[in-house]
Amino acid sequence: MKKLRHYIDLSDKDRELLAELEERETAFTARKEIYTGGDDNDAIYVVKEGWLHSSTVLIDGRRQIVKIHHPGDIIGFPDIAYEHVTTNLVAAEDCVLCPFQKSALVEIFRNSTKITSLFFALALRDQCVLIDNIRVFSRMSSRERLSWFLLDLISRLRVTNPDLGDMMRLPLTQAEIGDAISLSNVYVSRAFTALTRYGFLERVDGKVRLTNERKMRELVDFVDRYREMDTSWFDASASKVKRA
Amino acid sequence: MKKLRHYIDLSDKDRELLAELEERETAFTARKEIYTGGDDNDAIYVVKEGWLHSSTVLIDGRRQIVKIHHPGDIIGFPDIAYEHVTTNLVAAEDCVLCPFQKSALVEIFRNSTKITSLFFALALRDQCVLIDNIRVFSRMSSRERLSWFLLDLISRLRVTNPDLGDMMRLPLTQAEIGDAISLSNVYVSRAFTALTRYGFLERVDGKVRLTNERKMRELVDFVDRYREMDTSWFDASASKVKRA
DNA sequence: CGCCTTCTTGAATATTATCAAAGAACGTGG
DNA sequence: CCACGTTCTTTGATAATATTCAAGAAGGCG
Repeated sequence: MKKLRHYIDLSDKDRELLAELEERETAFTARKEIYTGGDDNDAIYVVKEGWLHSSTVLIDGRRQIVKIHHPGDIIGFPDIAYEHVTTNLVAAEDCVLCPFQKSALVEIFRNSTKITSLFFALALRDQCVLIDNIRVFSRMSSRERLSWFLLDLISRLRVTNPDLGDMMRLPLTQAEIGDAISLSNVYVSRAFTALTRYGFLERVDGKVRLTNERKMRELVDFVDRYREMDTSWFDASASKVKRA
Repeated sequence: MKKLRHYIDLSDKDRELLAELEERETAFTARKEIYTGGDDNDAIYVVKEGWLHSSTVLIDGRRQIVKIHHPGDIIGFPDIAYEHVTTNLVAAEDCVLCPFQKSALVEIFRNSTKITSLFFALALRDQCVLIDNIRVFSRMSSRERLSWFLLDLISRLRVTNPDLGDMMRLPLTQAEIGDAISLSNVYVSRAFTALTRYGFLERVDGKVRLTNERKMRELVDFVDRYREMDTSWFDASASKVKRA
């Protein structure tokens, strides 16, 4: 998995372990509901192709999208702590997933303290990201929310694709974006036209180009949580555990 | 630590390890800023006495409180993944903390897979809690936000104090509560009077009594993430790691 | 070509923020 | 123990922001 190698070196054995997770493949068509909140959660997924999103539903029927998943992401981590899944998983477009059992994860925990530590670190990083999201999606204006959302997406894509540039595919409807950044679809549209008018972005057939990323980052005081992490502490931990 | 024993049994050795974390003690007076975003993060804290909160600051100077810390909580977990702390820690009242080094955590990771797994599970649980918070604080009405906030607090307090009943101390100003649930202090006040009028709560000198918790839970579709967790998977993991 | 979904734009409405001021509670020092 | 200053809470009025409803435009797909 390219995504993990971005953060640490992996031994051959580690790679073997991870490769096992990607043995099986299942394809899903766009809009397909893969699981629903309350289902038993025995499966975790690695994304091979396509975008998906996890969401929860409010009492009044509105939907809150919690995370957009890209190729290379692992889906279902937070749910490990509970018996039932807490979210709905939907394919935003046609996609391919590699499902594996919770128990396969245990296998990894048993055999590689390095990967365990990395998974731990990723869980902590995701906490920071969620904290950012609370700040952004409950306090900032519509234009700021959309800016953060786009910056967040492109930063994540750059982890696996450093040469991405200023343009990315955006296979999401405005209603979906709204569900992700806590806005109505109508206001997402207005935010898009506003940011376009400011000269911050351009839209060309399903793609978005950030034409003034620097200004956009300033606008929302953007922090990239994906590019770098402090891995020193668990390197130490890992090596020490190996000795023990 | 009572809080951890709620979830799993701890061996004598595990207890020793955890006791080491609580060796040193430092007292802080109310309103004291213990650390500020951007500081080097070498210290993690266990709360011995008093309430505190971690917050981030928006560009316009407003504050977003990310988490309220109670006795028994560990402060600073999400920041482990980064070199600098990402939040501000402030004492909401006079309190006593037990600081320890990141490296002491490594010591634990080395010596107890059980505690490691539990910490991992707690990190995943906190992710679920943060996801709940996004849903609540960015989508729900002021009264619903306040309801959720109070239910969340009392549920957490019950983990260490099962006989708590329907009443709890609330050593926070309305401005602080507002910063936590993304409302202005004025609107927190209005939400309080509204919930009082509905017969959901009473306030008596710094304490809150939830007079109709059942209805309050229904109102917001409350999910208690603290009472139970699925620990079976890492029990298995722990025992397997020990054999390895 | 026509249907369906998505996007855009306008108008009316709702919710919350902000500003302002008064009342209550609290702590401190005399 | 009281007076005073400070902080916190409450209430009212106004302003800002986003929602909802509705209708028309633009694409995509059969």
